[in-house]
Amino acid sequence: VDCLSRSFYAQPTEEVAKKLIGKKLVRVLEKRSPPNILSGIIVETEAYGSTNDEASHAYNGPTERNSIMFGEIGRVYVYLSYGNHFCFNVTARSIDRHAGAVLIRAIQPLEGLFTMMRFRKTVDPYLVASGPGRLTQALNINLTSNGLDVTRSKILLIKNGISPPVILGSSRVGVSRGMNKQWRYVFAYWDGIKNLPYASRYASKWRGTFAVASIKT
DNA sequence: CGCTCGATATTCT
DNA sequence: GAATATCGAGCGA
Repeated sequence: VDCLSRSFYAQPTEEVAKKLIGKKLVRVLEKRSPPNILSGIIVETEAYGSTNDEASHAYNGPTERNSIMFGEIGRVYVYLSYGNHFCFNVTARSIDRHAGAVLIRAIQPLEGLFTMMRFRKTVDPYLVASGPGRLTQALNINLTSNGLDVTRSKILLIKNGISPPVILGSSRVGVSRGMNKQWRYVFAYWDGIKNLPYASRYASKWRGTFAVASIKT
């Protein structure tokens, strides 16, 4: 339908991560009829590269877990983090790279908030999908979603959304290597009183040193 | 609010 | 054996 096209994901991974801020992530649960639709605006992402990025799963080449990062772009890569939580990525890279993926870290819930609250066992909307493990729990995403095509899938897809007023960049959360890269991006607004940007409350609570990566003109 | 800590699978040393 | 793209409970201020 109106999914982002394959070519959208054929750019440098960090560029795709930045451009995914403000896009709409849609999850369709087919168990019931009519199917239950969950969706939200992507408010936080991180880029993970290949041999150029020591923090990436793909840095040391393919393994059973990360092989999807080396396959077609626009595909879902889910892995189990810390043995407890699933993390949802979309493969993306420029033509000169052999691997790469964007970690979707948080969404602002749009449709199906009550269903997400039930999956998450919380009634606080700011705790529904504000972190990679929380997001997959809210959207019922696990290893069975691996390999889905977000440009064509009927159950997990990415569409155009809204244009963020400000995008903030920072170093990535929970990594100790690759701290030189500012490959985390967060949906933000401009505070005209303080004359400063502020991050969306629907992003994860982790706050480091931010830089303004983009401002709407 | 902020900090520490346990759970727990895959990969790396 | 150690590290890891995390989260929530428990505790102290």
